[in-house]
Amino acid sequence: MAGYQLTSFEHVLLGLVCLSPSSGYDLKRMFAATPMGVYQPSSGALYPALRRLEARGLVRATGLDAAGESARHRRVYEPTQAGQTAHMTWLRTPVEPSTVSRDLGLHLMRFVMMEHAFSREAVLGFLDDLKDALAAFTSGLERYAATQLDESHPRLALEHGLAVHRASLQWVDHTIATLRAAPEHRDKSPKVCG
Amino acid sequence: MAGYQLTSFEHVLLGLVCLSPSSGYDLKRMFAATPMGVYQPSSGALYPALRRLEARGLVRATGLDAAGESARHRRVYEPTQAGQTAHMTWLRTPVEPSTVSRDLGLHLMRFVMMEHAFSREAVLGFLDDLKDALAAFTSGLERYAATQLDESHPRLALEHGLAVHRASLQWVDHTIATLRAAPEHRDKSPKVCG
DNA sequence: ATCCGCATGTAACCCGTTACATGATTCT
DNA sequence: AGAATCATGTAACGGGTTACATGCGGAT
Repeated sequence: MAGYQLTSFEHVLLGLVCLSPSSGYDLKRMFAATPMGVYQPSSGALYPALRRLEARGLVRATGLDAAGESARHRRVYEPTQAGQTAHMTWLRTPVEPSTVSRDLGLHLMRFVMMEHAFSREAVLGFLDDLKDALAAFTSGLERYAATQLDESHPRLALEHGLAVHRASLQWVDHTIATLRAAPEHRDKSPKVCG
Repeated sequence: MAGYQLTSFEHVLLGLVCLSPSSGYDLKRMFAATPMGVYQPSSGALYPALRRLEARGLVRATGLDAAGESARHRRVYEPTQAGQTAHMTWLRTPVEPSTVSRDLGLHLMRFVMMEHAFSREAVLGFLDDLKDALAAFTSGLERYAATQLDESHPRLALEHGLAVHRASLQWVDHTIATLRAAPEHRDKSPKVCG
């Protein structure tokens, strides 16, 4: 049933299907429309990935779309119980400090998907972990930069890394403050549960 | 001789070999040491890639390392004429606005490698193009953000994209100013030429 | 009747990861 | 001598890209 662990792409697809049942084409349009979707999955990546999720029993294809209308030759996927569990487990994956820079886009995706699946406290906990990891990475860069005192291009490129990670850190701080000020989300996991 | 066009990874390796002749193991340590090297190429990626560059006639393996010392079972690569030409062509590749966000790391790499290969004016021209592309991407994000007025997680994630791209833009501005103030680089392409 | 967009899929090819294998050199 | 490091390599496996194929549906 469970081949092995899912790829990041599969986790994202599973998460999107958990947010709202979708066909492959729906997902394709979603990636195309959102500016987040700098990444444009090809048919050869998307459809086989959905089939793999189906083969592992994490999603199931129905003949109906989200509005309940029959869609004969559309495969509308919805999560199974196992799929929702796997999704929640993925959302709860701790932030790995050593790879936080590489995985930042993934963490942002997870943050988006936490909105209707986590309590505000859980989201704030995640953001705290993310902040710590980013702070550690950034101070590592700063320590390294301190050994490179010249004005060479490598040094300047290093400054770019510092600048964007500091911006990420500020975003985390700002977002934590925003969420603390906001009221608890009212509709608690209508579709996604664990 | 020329299979087809090189991958980004191959271009980076070629560029590093152009900066100074290196063995596969040298390159591996370089990726491990520099904090840029969030990416850690595996042996199964690195050595075959160098062999491909060699098969295409872009690099050549000598039995001597950079210091001229014999190194029996080290394969120290140096660029061929064709390799240096290919490298310079890569450095001169225009910045593609539509993929500037995805390719930002690559552009930074190119910027680093331009130091000893380009005149200051050429580097400034590259940075101007990069700035325009980043500005276009950022204002595209801003336009999209204007249609998302709520305080949902997708909106907040969008703010992250805005924050980091604005930071990149500021870096470009600052770097342009720094280079304009600095004197022209004295040692003009001692190793890399076109 | 035809053309275009919807919707899913497949096959060749390439490349990266993981994990293992293999010698040579240096250190203790 | 034995261990760790240097240094290069290979094989299995998985998955993404490109490009092509296919069928249905609505529009002119």
